[in-house]
Amino acid sequence: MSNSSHPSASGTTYSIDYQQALNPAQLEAVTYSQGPLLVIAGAGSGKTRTLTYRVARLVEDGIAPSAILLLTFTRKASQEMLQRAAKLLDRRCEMVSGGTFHSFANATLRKYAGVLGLNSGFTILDRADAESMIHLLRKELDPGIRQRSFPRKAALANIFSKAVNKVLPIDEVVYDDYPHFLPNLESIEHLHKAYDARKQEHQFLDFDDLLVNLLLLLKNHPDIRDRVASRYDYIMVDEYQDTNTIQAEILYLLAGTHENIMVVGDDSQSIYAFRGANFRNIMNFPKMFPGTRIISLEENYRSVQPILQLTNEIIDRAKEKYTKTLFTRRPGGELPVLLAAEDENMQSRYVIDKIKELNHQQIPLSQIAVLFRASFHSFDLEIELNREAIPFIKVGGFKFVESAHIKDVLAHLRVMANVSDRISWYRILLLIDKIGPKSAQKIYEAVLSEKSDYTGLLGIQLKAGSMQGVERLKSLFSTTDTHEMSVAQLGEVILKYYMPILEQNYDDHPKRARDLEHLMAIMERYENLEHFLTDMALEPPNASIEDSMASESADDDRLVLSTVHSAKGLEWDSVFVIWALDGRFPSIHSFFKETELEEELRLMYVAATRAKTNLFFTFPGQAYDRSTGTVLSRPSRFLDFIPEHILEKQYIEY
DNA sequence: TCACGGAATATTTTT
DNA sequence: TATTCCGTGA
Repeated sequence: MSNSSHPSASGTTYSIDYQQALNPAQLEAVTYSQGPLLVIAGAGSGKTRTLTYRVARLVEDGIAPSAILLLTFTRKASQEMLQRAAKLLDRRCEMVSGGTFHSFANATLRKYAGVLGLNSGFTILDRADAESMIHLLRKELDPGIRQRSFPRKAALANIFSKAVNKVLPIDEVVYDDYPHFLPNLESIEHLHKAYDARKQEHQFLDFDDLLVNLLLLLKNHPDIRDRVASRYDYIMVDEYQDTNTIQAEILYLLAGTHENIMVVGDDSQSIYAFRGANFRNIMNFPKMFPGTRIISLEENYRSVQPILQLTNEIIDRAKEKYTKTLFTRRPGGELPVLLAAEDENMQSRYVIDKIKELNHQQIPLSQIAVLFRASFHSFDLEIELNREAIPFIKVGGFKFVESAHIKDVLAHLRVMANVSDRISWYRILLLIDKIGPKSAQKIYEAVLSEKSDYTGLLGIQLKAGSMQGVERLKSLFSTTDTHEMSVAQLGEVILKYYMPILEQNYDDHPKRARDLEHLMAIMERYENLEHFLTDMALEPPNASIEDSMASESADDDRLVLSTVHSAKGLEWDSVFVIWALDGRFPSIHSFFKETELEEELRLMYVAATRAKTNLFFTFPGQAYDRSTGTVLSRPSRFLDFIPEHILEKQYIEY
């Protein structure tokens, strides 16, 4: 293809044969370059393909790559798209400005921080940092008085974040989504204020602050908005159905002048409303940009006819009607199956038997996935898989950088980058034997009182028994110099210091040590400590060393276990959806809220549309729900009463 | 003040 | 599964 050229209707010659590679709807989306464009891309309809070709096309048209902005929700998504575009065309496509909303916000804010009264060296708090800060504040504000059933720090962080993302006051979020915490409302609000204040004081921005501050910047400073906006002549946004109100406003301000903005999404796959995403954004887009051209991609290239028939049936049950009906040309295929197992363990065993069977039919394990609503739903299955020695990888669980040992090492670096980083100080101090919260606080105060240096630490004196570990830390800090040493050198010294602690704290330290090796390899790539730390917060590698090795070596063929959320955008030959039990999926928490139930339905739709040729739903016939004290025994309402010629029903007994 | 062990608990979570 | 919470005893 690379040597031929392809004239277009307008007479321009292209090196890619777009007409050959794309269907008419895709082609139109790719070539429609002036003015606002909304692409409704159904499951498996070639959304990524369309975006990729469009990038290549714009570059071929002579648009400077840096003037094209491609915003996605993960760094991986944008990298993949740009790489694919580069393969189609040439390396210019890799120069396209691509990234996540958050990385874009970060870069812009670093440049214009001063305007908002921010220090451009601000530190980014990831979720875990935010949680520990909340935890500390809670202890400070409310020592001793233990309130029964006070929300855990993770719940608190959720509440705070949701308030920002939905642009709602705290009390409303608690009232709507956490009514059981209403007795604690006052303390929660108090804590929230303290959280905001402390972030400001320390020049910390959490993920949400990045977006909020970017919006403030663009909104309140038209001169800066014009400068930022004029850098990008073309804007493209992926997964638009999962943007929140703040993100939509940011886009409006960025694209307001030229309106060359294309957003791609699928309203029937919007599954992040619980986090503040507003799926109505996609319907509002034409109102925000009058004259929007709307293109629907309705041909599904993924699933066989019987699967598509079922998924259409599922989404048809939505109260809110969606904009398209998918069709496929993939003939043949088996009916999807709904299967009742006696109990959870029977369910696991059935799934395993079936997986073995598929595997014998030459379907590699990596082409089979087990999906579930909540990550703990797979516990029993995991045990059985281990017993049967079937290799699997679980996605959607914990992230590499979120694991304790990685955070430990990073905390040392963060203290070196910013002496007043209280969270990191506490973290590294608490690792030391005989040092608890009280001593940590004492040391932190000593450090602070000296400003700008670790002399506070070096001079600290505690009870004899507590000093031993502190001496080791002192010697670590007296041998490190962030100006003289490279990131990797710092990492090496810290690792040497940290290894004994790792071995003492974790039984599985060899595995964790390998993760740390991986971290070292990443550090090698950085010149600048602050860049490294920012990237770790914003664009962390998300697999542990074991996982990334696995995906690279072809002979390691593993079954995939995943939450439905993490499975979005992926596909497998055969898919199992376990716990398709009313009360689990949909979750019992959503029963009395129309909008949440709708989201659960879309989630089921996302799960089912992942399958290419085989699709199985299973549920245990009986399960006890502790939180409500009820017994769950019906299949998911989303699958109930579907005619046998669309969904086959089976009962198994062993 | 700290360490430790056992019990309780968990919806989903691209940043 | 793995993390967090909480009470206990040194």
